[in-house]
Amino acid sequence: MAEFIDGFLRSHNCGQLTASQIGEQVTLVGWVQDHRSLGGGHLFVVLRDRYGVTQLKFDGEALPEVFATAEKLRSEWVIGVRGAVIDRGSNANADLPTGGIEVEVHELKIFNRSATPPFVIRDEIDAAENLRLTYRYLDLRRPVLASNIIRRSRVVSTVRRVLESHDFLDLETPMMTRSTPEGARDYLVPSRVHPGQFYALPQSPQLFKQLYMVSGFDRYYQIVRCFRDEDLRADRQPEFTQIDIEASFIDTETLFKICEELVTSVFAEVVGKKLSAPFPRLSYTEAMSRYGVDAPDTRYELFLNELSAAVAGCEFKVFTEALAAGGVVKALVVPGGAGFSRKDITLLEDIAKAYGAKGLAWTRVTDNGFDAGIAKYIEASSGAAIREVLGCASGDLLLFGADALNVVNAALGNVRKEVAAKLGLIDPNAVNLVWVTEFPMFEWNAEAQRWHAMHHPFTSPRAQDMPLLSENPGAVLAQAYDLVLNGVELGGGSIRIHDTEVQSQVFQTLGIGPEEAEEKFGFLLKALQFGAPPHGGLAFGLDRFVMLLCGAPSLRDVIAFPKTNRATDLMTAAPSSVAEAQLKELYLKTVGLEEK
RNA sequence: GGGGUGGUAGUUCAGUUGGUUAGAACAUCGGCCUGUCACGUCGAAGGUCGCGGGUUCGAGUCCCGUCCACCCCGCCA
Repeated sequence: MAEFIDGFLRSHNCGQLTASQIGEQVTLVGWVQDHRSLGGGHLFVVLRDRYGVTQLKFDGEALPEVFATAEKLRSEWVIGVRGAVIDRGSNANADLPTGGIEVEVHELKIFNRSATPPFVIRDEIDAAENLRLTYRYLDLRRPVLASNIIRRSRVVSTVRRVLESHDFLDLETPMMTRSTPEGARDYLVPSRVHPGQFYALPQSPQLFKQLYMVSGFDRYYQIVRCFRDEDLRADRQPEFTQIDIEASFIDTETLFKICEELVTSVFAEVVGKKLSAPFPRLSYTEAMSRYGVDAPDTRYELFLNELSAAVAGCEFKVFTEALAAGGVVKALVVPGGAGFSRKDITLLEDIAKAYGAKGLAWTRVTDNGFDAGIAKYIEASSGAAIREVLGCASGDLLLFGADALNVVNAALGNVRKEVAAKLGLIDPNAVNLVWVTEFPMFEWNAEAQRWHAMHHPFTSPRAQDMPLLSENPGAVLAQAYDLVLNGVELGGGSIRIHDTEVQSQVFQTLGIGPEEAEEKFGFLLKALQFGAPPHGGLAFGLDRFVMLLCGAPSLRDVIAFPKTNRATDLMTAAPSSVAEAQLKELYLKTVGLEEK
């Protein structure tokens, strides 16, 4: 029979008692972590709650009845105990915060028993992910995971405090809203009242927060769930949480300052780490050219080098053909990398290929020129020029990319990360934040043969680039920015368009004609006509932020109830089929299932 | 949509060249044990080798398909 708490309220938690409570009578409640019986006289139980663990001692001679009950205890039973805090003296356990004391129990209450858990609940054990997800509530008992969730709560709390100190209001936005073109695939919600019509769950509250600005709530924030129906990754969940921020009458500099305070406060208060602000800045162009990616990891000095001019006259066909096709040749110098084995290089080549490169040309630098790899093709014709540009030294390994610019950047940019890891260039304690600015406004989508908004369609072009909007969209730079932490995009935002005319022009460039714009975004265009203030903002990915603060390898480690790679919840078995009647009510019918 | 890793006892894993009754540790159950702290110790029980097909005298092992979990590319304004 399970017992209710009935006045058996705790006086302390399991992480709290120290030598200063010795002699006090206390009441503790929690889960049985461990029970160690030493026979007739002695029995130790480790009691766990979210605050820590405390050792309980049962004495068989003094209290045989309590002892007999205690002997029946099993892992994960929920119990309450009353007893005296006693000094462990020479038996103290230095590994535990509460290891100096133990509670000598004279009253034991069993609130509930537990089935044998499917895996041992302990930090060190690593059960299969699917088991952990099926029994998520048990996995969350593990202190390592529980502390991530607790840390997440602290982050949220700090964020609220900082933003509210700057007059930001916590304002809500609808979860059931309108599907809009552009961006990710929407999660749809069928309408019962309007047969055949659908709401969409928000990919972000973008338009609503802008409309709040039009309303005059000049500083908004929200810690808000967002939904995107795209394939998952270790750092991507279909529902995730944004720290969403928007402000009116504000410039980028002011916004950056607030964000820097937010980020440094979180690091200081949650993990006790002091960061210096302002954070360095890097233009998108510079990031792409030196790091190959738009979210550069600036913890190590390893850069991509432009070699197109230096190898223009070389005899290596891969290079000359790439250049002839309008591509580029870039190189990565791996200091002391001459010791890399062929196997190491093949591994790097596999990374390059994963990002679309056809291969990864390489050679070693020696005192007598290049050796091995493509040495014989390049030494005579352009060896000297390459060495001059790269400033490489004997013992280095050179890795080359020759292809279209975006392919070379992606390939070498990601090879760079692996090289840094392999050379041990990454300081695990470093926290390098960098603002990436001056993103292009548009990206050409070759497949769809049209321009795409790189950030989103509500981002404002730079004032000086407005004239280019119609004649040369590719050259327009946006007032957009990302905040990057150790190579991970932590957040991003922009100054928005607050002018109907400009907004219409941007839609036009994106191939959204006046009629479609009116149909899909009419409410926004209309709102912009009624005195929309200049405004801008950004959003941080809360989950990723917490993941980085916890040093966790996956978002699943900082989300209490996450989804699997295939977007299912193993605990509740969602998604699921629904009753035919439910579908009928919504005027829905499944089709094409047999093809699946 | 594509590439990769894994799936064997409740759990974590081992399982040789295809060959007798599929093993270990932990967990579980029972006994012993008065200072353990991942207690120790003795014993017991515990298997749809993910699932389906195929090859073979014989399949955990080889082949084909499929499901699940994870990592990556595409996708994710």
